[in-house]
Amino acid sequence: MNDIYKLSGLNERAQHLLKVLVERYISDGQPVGSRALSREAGLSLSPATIRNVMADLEDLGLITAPHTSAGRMPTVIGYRFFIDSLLTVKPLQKEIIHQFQRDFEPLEDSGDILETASRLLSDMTHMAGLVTLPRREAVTFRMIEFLPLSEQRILVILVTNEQEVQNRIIHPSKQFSASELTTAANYLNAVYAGKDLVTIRECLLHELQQTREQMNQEAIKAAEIADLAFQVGGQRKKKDFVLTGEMNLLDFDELASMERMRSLFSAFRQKEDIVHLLDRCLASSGVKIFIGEESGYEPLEQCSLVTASYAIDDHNVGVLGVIGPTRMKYERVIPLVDLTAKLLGAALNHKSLSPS
Amino acid sequence: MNDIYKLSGLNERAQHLLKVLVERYISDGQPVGSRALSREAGLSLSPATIRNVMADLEDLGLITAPHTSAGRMPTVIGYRFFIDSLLTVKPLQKEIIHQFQRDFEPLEDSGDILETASRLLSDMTHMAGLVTLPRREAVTFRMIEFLPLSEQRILVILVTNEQEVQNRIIHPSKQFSASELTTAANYLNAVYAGKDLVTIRECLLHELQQTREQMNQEAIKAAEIADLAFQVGGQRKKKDFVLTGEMNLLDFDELASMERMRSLFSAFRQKEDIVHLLDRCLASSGVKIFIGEESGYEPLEQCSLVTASYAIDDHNVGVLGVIGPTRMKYERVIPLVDLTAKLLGAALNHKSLSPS
DNA sequence: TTTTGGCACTCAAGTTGTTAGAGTGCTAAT
DNA sequence: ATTAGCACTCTAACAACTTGAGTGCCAAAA
Repeated sequence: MNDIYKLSGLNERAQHLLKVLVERYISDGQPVGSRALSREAGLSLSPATIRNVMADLEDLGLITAPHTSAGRMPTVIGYRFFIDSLLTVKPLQKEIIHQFQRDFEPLEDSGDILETASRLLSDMTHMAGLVTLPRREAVTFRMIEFLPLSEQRILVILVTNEQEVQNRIIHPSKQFSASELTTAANYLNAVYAGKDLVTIRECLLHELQQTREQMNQEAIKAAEIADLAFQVGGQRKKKDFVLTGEMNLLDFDELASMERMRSLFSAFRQKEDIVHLLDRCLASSGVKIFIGEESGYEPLEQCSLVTASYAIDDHNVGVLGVIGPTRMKYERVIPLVDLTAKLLGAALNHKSLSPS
Repeated sequence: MNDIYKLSGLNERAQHLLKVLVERYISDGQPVGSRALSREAGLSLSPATIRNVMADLEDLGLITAPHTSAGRMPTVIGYRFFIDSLLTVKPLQKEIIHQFQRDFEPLEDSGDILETASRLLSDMTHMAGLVTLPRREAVTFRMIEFLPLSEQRILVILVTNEQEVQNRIIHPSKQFSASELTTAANYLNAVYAGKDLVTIRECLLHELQQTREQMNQEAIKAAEIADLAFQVGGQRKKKDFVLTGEMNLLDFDELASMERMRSLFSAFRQKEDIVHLLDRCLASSGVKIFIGEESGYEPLEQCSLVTASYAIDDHNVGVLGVIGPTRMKYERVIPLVDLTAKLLGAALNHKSLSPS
């Protein structure tokens, strides 16, 4: 049935016809009949012949007819074969690449960068764009500073990746003098600069136990406040990815039932499953595509997801992609996602390496 | 036609019937017929009598029939009269009030507070909640700090209202030494603490011109960097209000045409008109309601907007509210909006007064 | 004078029947 | 192997009809 070897065994003509059929279906959303296909395919074959081929393709599970007297449309397996073996991706115009680069250039804050990436995706594809936040293990500690606001309240400023700034107000149970704070900050900056946040938290926990045994008052205080301070990173758990252009999805007839939309949007709000799905793409580089039910996630049944991971320092740290109807222009979307991933990685890298 | 004196001249029975009709229409969305009304009104009048009254109400422009053989539904004027004169607002249960208070209590960051207010509104009403950011003139400067990141890049930390922290990385054209930065910060903290951002920017501009004439190098440098730094406040122009629960609007049949939704959501993204509309509510306190076309804003035609302004230090600084279908449970929404506005003000006030 | 029952009328929405068109599968001829 | 031809199927669009809810108006009752 979905045996790929059998599929590739299709003769060239059948493959060509499948390709034309899928392209045609993608571009106007109507099931494609034998006559239309015979006209479109440029093979000077009569509709009757086409019908025979189509019957074969249907037997193989590549296409299907919604009812007896309608044309055929691709199944998920058909899309899969189309994308894997038949698709000819259009290289992007240089202009567009430059435009993208220009869009990233002026940005400082990495939040803005992610947002921009997502918006580029959604604007260019007229679908929904999404970008996961970089993995926390990939967030490098640069410096920390404590600013006493009042007796009990201390503002923590945490600089990561040379550019990203996080704030948090903490309420330590003990009192800290200004000099204690400075000492603690200097210590942390000296020891931990360049390490990632997860590692640092682990070290801190160790240290906290050690010093407690040695009863060094000052060191304990430093470690304690640091422990509180580094929970800052935890704040971001609220937001797992940046999503833009959800509304674009309203424009697609095949998704435009209120019921579908509702389940889709509530999925966006739940986030967990989506995040999980995206995480599965983190490991490998290159563009990955989930067609309809392939995602194994019910609200996405009528959708496809085109993703690519982005890297900082040659390590994949996040995933971005586009969600749209199964019937999307893959040959255009794929290079766009690919480009955006590369430029996003570059933008994040660049900012963190060169002091601009 | 919409002469309020004529309207109040309606006899009590007619008013009662109008009230019941509106309530009934709000609760099930179907035009209300004479028979249903006669049963519901508890006045032991026959449908025929009701019909006479309804004809009068229709003449006055309070209700209308979508077609000859349907029941009647309220017009905008009918809603208006209902809300202004007939509505009996349910006082909120104490539990709910306490729940709301508890939701605000643990919050530190004013961004979180606004977000929470908006989410409370949308969750409780199952409609869209929105909260404008406080006016910039109302943002009080507390302290500023400069943190050199590299030769050319300085991190500005701006604390306002005792709790809100804003960051920005600036690239001054001239070089600043660490001590120059400290001096500048100390100066600014001493002179401007407690003033609002708008005033401060004006002062800075003046000062910049003055000192330039007097050629005091040090003062010029301080003013220059401060000028750059205080543009931080400008960052927020990106985001004019916090909007939550937009998706809830998909659940209402009367709004659920794709066309409507699209225009509504694009209005949310444009923001300007919505902001303008909300600003009109800033001046006065108390709950304000715009019914359908009353807002004078086309995408909101089928919607009502219930707003209230919130205050810091007895000054109205922002507006919050709820957007939903015209046919909403006003008697429930109004007290909710009112309460949220008060608690939001209190939460912001509280945080900025007591050091918790 | 107000209320009511009665009646003819209107309209939307659902049901049924019909038709036209697009597309198919199969078979026999090329 | 390909194709023309033909019978068949199914949807979508339309019209005709029916049903039911609701109206307005009038004349009788209160």
